[in-house]
This record gives sequence, structure tokens and C-alpha cells, in this order.
Amino acid sequence: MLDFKTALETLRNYLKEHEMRFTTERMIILEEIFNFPPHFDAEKLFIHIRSKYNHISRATVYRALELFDKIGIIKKLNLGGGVAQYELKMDLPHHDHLICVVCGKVIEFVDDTIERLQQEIAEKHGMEIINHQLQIYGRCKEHRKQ
Amino acid sequence: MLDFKTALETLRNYLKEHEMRFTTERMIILEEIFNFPPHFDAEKLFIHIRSKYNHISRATVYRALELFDKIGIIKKLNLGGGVAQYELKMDLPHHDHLICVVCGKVIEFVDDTIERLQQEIAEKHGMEIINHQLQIYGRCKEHRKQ
DNA sequence: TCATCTATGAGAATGAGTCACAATTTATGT
DNA sequence: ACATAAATTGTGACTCATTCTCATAGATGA
Ligand SMILES: [Zn+2]
Ligand SMILES: [Zn+2]
Ligand SMILES: [Zn+2]
Ligand SMILES: [Zn+2]
Repeated sequence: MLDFKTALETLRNYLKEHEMRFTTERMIILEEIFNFPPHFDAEKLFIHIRSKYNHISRATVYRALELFDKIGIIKKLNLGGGVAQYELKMDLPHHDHLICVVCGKVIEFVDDTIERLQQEIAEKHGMEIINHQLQIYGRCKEHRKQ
Repeated sequence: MLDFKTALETLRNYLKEHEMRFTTERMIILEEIFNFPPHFDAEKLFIHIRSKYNHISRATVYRALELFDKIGIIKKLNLGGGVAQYELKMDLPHHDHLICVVCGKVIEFVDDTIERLQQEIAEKHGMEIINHQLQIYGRCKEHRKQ
């Protein structure tokens, strides 16, 4: 279900329902996200897109990313490093991230126990959870010290 | 052990060992951190300090925060919102954060099971953990919807 | 006190991200 | 296809947090 065609359909439907326009720029940006590494930042995506379509502006890329995030096609992440990262979402299940501080590699994981414990912690403090993020920073197999 | 005197000693020792200067600016900034809310950002701290000591510059505050973080007197946090947050650290135990998206209130917590599970997850992927952060965003007691 | 060399203040520079606005495109009805 | 209205785009200016530059001030050790 995480293919370009489906995403494009989702986009088309959302735009129609909200009296917004389906533009080639939005289509191109969505397509290029599917050609791109699974975790990326806006600037790298813009450079990549610009190299193929030199009329598409930085602002349009940022605006599209914001839109796709709102629709739920992608998810904006806060992995540290001062730059927002994005990943395709669609109906992928929630997950958290292991990040190698040497090479930047990102590994995804889910742990149901951790998810459940978070609920319990929030309840204990009277809080209603909206979302959460767990980042584990370390050195990956290739870069750990022996 | 989390008092100003001890922190000042730590600072003095570090500076001496590294052929760096003990300055009144560094002392004042450290002192004001102890007069400040437990989670703060650089700009608010700067404004506060500036109101009492109008010669201290923004750059010096930022440089001191970087230094104190390196020494381990404070900890730089990434709670989202695009601005770095800081908290006193010294030898306080590790903890994570619940954050109210309405009022910004921050609640600290630790859960040993979650901590242990993270170790297991990292090992399963061959990663050596350096650190981690877990942020739970939600609505606090006062701001949750009934 | 003096010499040395680090730290500071001021403001310029950077970098990610946003905004304003004129020009362009899309969607819709004819 | 055409006209119209409204949304979108490209450009460049702008914001905001943070870092950098560099001349001057200040701390330290002899
Ligand atoms: Zn690595
Ligand atoms: Zn991911
Ligand atoms: Zn609240
Ligand atoms: Zn805290």
C-alpha cells in the first residue's frame, strides 16, 4: 500500500475534498520522495528535485512537505541535528529510531512493551498522549568500538 | 549535590585543568541558571541575565551553555519546538520527559523497564548506545479534553 | 606589575524555514 | 475551446536561533 500510485490517489482525493489544486509540482515532489532514501531532509530533497526540474522552488518543496505531512503521506521527524527529517508514512505502523552518530544510519524499531509503558506513565501523571518519539543514539555494527 | 557551590567548584576545576580562565561572566551565568526554571532555553536565560547585567552578551551566554554542557553541569535537550532546551544535570540521574503541547509544562520520569528494553533493542541490532531521548507529547491534567 | 594569551562584546554571518506578492496555472462553467 | 475566479508558484526578502569574526578587555602566572 506504500506505493506512488496509492499516495497520488490519496493526494488527489484530499485536494479535491479541500478545493485545492492538483499541480504537476506536487506530483513531481511526491514522486521524487519515492525515489529518495527512506529518511531525508527538505534541503537534500530540494537539491535533488532541482537537479531534474530547475523551475521548482525551495518554497514549493517546503510547502508540499508540510501538506503531505498534514495529509499523512509522510511524517515529519525530529531526530536531532537541528534539521527536520521526513519519512514516508501512509499507513505504516508507528515506530521509533536507532541512529548511528558516526554514519547517520537509521534503524527503525517498535517495542509493544515500551509503547504500553508509555501509556501507563502518561496516565499516572494525568496526561493524555498525543504522540511520542524515542530516539536511541549510538554506534552501529560497523562503527562501534570493539 | 546539585547546588551552586558544587557546580562552581566543578567549573573551576575543569577550567584549571584545561588552561581556561575563570571569568565573572561564567560565574554569573552559572548562578543565574540556578535561579531559573528547571527547563529553559538560551534566549530566555539571556534576556533574564541581561536584565541584571547589561554588559553580558548573547554570544557569551551561548558559549557558556555549550561549555557547561560539555562539562556535564547542564544537559542540552531536544524537546522539539525548534529551540534547544537546557536543564541542570550534575549527577542527577537520567530521565525522560512528558510535555504538554498546550501549556508547555514538562514532567520528568524514569522507567527502568523502558531503559532496559532499549538496551535489548540496541543489542539486537548490534548497536552500542551512547544516549537516548524519549519525549511524550500530550495534554496535561489541566488541558486534557474531558 | 607585566607579558601572555584566553574570553568577551558587538555585530555580521549563517542556515533552516517562512512569508509577501506579482505572475502563472488550475478548475469550472459556458 | 474560452473566460473567469481562485489557488499555486517562483523569487527574493525576511525571521529566528545560533555561530563566527575580530578588536578589545581581562585573567593568570612569573
Ligand atoms: Zn554507523
Ligand atoms: Zn522511520
Ligand atoms: Zn498543560
Ligand atoms: Zn528534565
